[in-house]
Amino acid sequence: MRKSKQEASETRQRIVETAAAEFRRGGIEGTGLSDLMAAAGLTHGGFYRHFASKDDLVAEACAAALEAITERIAATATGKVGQRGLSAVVTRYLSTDHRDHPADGCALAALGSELARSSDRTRAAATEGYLKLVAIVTAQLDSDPPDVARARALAAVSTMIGALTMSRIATDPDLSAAILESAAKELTARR
Amino acid sequence: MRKSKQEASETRQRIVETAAAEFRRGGIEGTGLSDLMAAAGLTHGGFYRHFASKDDLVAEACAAALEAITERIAATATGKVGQRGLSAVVTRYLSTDHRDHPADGCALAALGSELARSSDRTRAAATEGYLKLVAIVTAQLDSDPPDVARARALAAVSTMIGALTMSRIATDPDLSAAILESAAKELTARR
DNA sequence: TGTACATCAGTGAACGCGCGTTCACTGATGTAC
DNA sequence: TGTACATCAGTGAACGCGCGTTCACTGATGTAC
Repeated sequence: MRKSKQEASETRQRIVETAAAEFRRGGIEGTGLSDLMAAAGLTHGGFYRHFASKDDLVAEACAAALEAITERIAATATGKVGQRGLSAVVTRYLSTDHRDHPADGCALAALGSELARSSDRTRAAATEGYLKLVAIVTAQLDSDPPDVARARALAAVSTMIGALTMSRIATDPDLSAAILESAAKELTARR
Repeated sequence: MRKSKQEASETRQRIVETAAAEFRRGGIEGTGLSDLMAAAGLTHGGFYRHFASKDDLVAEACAAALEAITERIAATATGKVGQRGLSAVVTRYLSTDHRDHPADGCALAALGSELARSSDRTRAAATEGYLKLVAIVTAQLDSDPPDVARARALAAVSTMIGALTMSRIATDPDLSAAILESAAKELTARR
């Protein structure tokens, strides 16, 4: 039962998007191809009509996941600059909603330590996503000279990723909230 | 060939310490019990004389890993307070040496996203380690009121964890170094 | 202090299971004439 | 435009492999008398 080219390309797209969500939910190593394909409404045998290996899909799914989140974060900042733009970005990223829904959140926080052990291609996709977030934050820091803004943005995005990760690890709900709040406060504090 | 109580307890300790290193090196899911036991100089069958399950060992190994790193970080700050103590802690944590040796570094950076999906016991051990780091940093911020110092420390430790993780993901060596440097600079900047 | 026996740390083979990957097969799609 | 055949998306069974866990066995340690 061969499918049309268009159907096949839609299927491929569906697998990538399902994977992007499932990897963020259960981890890369923790998500099997059988479960993944089932979640995309397929049987596992067809996987290799679309991808050469699991690693292939991992790299593509990470890229897709990061494209989605950076677009949403960028949208948060549109029409705002400076303190208001920064505040919008930081508040959105460090929200309890983001913390509680890793499957459609930032892949750098959901998969960070796994990514550090991943293939070059996957790490390159992750690096690109990180730089996109850095660019968004840099654009808000318009009262600093460009190189200072960039350096501050590198640190700010690292803070966001670390705080979100830690807020998911923390067993105490109050602590979890405090981590998000103090990171947000620190990042939006005027100098 | 039964071993003496003391030998058995030394063996158990050796397994925990080997696991603490191997998990940080290859991830929790990425490290099998057979390889682990072999690395500790044993065959895998004996594992269950010491632990009820892999998860048991995971929790204990995380606790051990974090105890070791927090002690070393605390030692870095002894005899120094304020800016000098903060700078010593931050510089040590955000060093290229720490980045390049995850196996005996901070488990929160090496395993962060996996820990977020781990059992309550493991996450509790991770939370305790995080709070120990927060306490160390809080103690350096002696010119702030206690609650402000604590909030700033929560954010600072999150920054340290996020920056170290991202520096390991980054495919560009210059970017990797820049992440560490700008985070360190941001954290030690006077207000 | 010496002896007999129970305990149990560690070995190595085996368990069922799910993993990533391969393959023969199907039948609708795409293509060549 | 219609027909014959090649292509290939997707199915479902099967592959070898390593996983966490169990178990019979060993022999030195620990204990009771």
